[in-house]
Amino acid sequence: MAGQKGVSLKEVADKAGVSTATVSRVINSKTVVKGETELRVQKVIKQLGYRPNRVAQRLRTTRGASKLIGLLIPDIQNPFYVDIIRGIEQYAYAKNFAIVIGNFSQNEERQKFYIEILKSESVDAFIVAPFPGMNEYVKELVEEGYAVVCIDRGLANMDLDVVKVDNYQGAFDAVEHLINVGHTRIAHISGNTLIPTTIERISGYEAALNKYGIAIDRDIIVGRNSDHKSGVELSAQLLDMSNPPTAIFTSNNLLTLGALETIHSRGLKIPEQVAIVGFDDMYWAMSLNPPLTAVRQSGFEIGRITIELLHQRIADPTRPFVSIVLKTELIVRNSCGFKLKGM
Amino acid sequence: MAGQKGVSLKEVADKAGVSTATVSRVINSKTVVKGETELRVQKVIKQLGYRPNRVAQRLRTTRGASKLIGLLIPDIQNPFYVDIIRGIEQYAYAKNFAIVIGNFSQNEERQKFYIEILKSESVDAFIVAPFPGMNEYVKELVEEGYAVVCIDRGLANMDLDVVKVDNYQGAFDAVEHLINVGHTRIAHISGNTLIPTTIERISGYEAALNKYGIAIDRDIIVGRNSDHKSGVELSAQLLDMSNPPTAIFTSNNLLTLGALETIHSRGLKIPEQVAIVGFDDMYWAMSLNPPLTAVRQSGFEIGRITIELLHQRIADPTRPFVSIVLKTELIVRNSCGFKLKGM
DNA sequence: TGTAAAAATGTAAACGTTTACATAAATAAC
DNA sequence: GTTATTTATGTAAACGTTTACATTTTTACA
Repeated sequence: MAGQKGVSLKEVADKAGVSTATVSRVINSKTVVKGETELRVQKVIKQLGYRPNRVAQRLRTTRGASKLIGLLIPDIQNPFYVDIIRGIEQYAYAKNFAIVIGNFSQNEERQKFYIEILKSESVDAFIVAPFPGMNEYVKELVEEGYAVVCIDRGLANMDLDVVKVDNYQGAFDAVEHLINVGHTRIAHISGNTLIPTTIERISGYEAALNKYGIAIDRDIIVGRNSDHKSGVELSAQLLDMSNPPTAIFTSNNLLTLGALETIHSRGLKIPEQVAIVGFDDMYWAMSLNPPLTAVRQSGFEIGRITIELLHQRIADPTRPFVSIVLKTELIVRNSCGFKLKGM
Repeated sequence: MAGQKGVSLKEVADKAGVSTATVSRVINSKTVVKGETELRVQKVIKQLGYRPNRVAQRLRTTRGASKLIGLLIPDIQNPFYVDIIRGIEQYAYAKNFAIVIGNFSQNEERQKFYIEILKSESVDAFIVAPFPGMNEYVKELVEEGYAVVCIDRGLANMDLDVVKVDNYQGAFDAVEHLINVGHTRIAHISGNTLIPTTIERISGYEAALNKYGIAIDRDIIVGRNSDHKSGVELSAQLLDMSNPPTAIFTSNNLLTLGALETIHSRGLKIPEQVAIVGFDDMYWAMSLNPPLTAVRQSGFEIGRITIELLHQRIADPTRPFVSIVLKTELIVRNSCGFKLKGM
């Protein structure tokens, strides 16, 4: 049986002896209604347990007030994105926005598919961590008048609101730490090099080596995708070298976990035989053995700021674009070893 | 500027020289339209890039065809639920359902809040892993005619479609493994005891001890919430005992990670000084040191079956309720030690 | 008290679909 | 070649809101 529908605005209006327009005004409180009337309507609303039908609201309302946001996430298995989701969610619901999440699993086709779905759901806005091949699509969204904020990475050759972290500096700090602790042969397992984030991290890595006069060896900069499997395989490749690195800097958490798997399966001691520092901290990084040294970026904070920006843009679509770059923090634990004073 | 709206059904109808009803029929293909007409309309649809507005569809359509599902997740930080989400998503989108996720962070108030939001979004159906205090609410949903499927746990005293795993057997297997490997003093860190899942796992734990004639010591069965912090603190409490356990069975992945943090911070060797086996496998459990022995339950599979069930119920709301119980699998790695043959 | 201005409320169209019902066109039966 | 059926299409109402505009009520001021 189809369930009974909820109470409608009309029913409230009838019971309160006013027109639907008045009830609507009470709810949205944009126009003033007389105190007495308002009270009466409010009472009926309570009494009947009326809740506006968001679907009808969205249908009627012009874009910018539909209270629905589309969120395109590259990989929900990655705890970093989960943090972002949490941050977005926390503040979005507080502002009465609902969120539709599309997790496209790093798949270009699915990403496009979701955009279409979300459009036809009449979202006001898109939050997207764009994947290679998305430039045109995202551009289209902006042109069509959607509010769009990019997270985690910007888009080459496109002006947009972006919230991300200082990948260059984060990578730099990590590698500098390895150097300070005595390493000179430091490998880098990077991600998909079509993603700006990846490129920035490579730059940071190279800059740190340069600063300390360590030659860059392209043989120990390896990269493919930003997933667990790549981490497993690329670390194996590095450790198989005749002249293997003594330390590895991994470009994200999934790569780190993959590398750890390989290192442990070979019975290598961390940090004695191989040190590791990864981009992305995880709330259980301390539960690893040894506790992982990592570059922390706050997904939660990224989420929070994103919603803020979105809010602003919906209110004023002509506001100039901004790019917010958050600082990262190096969390030193025990996976890199340490240098004794004076050594 | 508000962006241009999409192409409407009416525009298609005009261009094709037919009525909106006909176009609607072509799209939904419930009634037959003449081949010739259909072709013409299809052509215009392609040409104009028409996509139905799901909001309008949902407003007009009676429940059961709104193509929107509400998903209430207790804790998106828990990788197990992420797997469930992935499973649900994969099959849902294939059937043209969109998903709205509400992550209520184990908070009763927020759970209720989300239910209200989702109702006013006119979802067809709810998928919910109910939290204590939800019985009445979920019951209400069913009575109101929503299709509802519970995941991960059922609801006391309520007939419903449920998809879960055999928690009793999973726990039993884990503890039996510890016993087989030589442990007799086995502690259990359990979760929120208001949740059926937790209770079932405790039963399994006790049954295994009973089978081998090991006395149950209530002092080493501890439980509070199903989160990381509880894992950290409760394991500390256990290890502080004058007569600490030699093995710990943890009731879920967050508790496991918390316990690992404590164990490592005290420099205890696993499994020599303390063994651990946890409910919930994680794709990076192998990256832990030592690789974790764990009870695997397939969230992905749970998600898949859930959608299947939901689909069935929407199609036939009178179908009798079913309870699907999936098997778990003990993944033996290195966190429990092993017994030599003949010992 | 009467009139003008301001404030409060009502009326009805619109958003983009689906669908019951009515009508028109095609086919079948005679 | 009518008439009865069947098949294809059109018409218009409905879903639950918001909002421009019209109307009514109240207040202000003389």
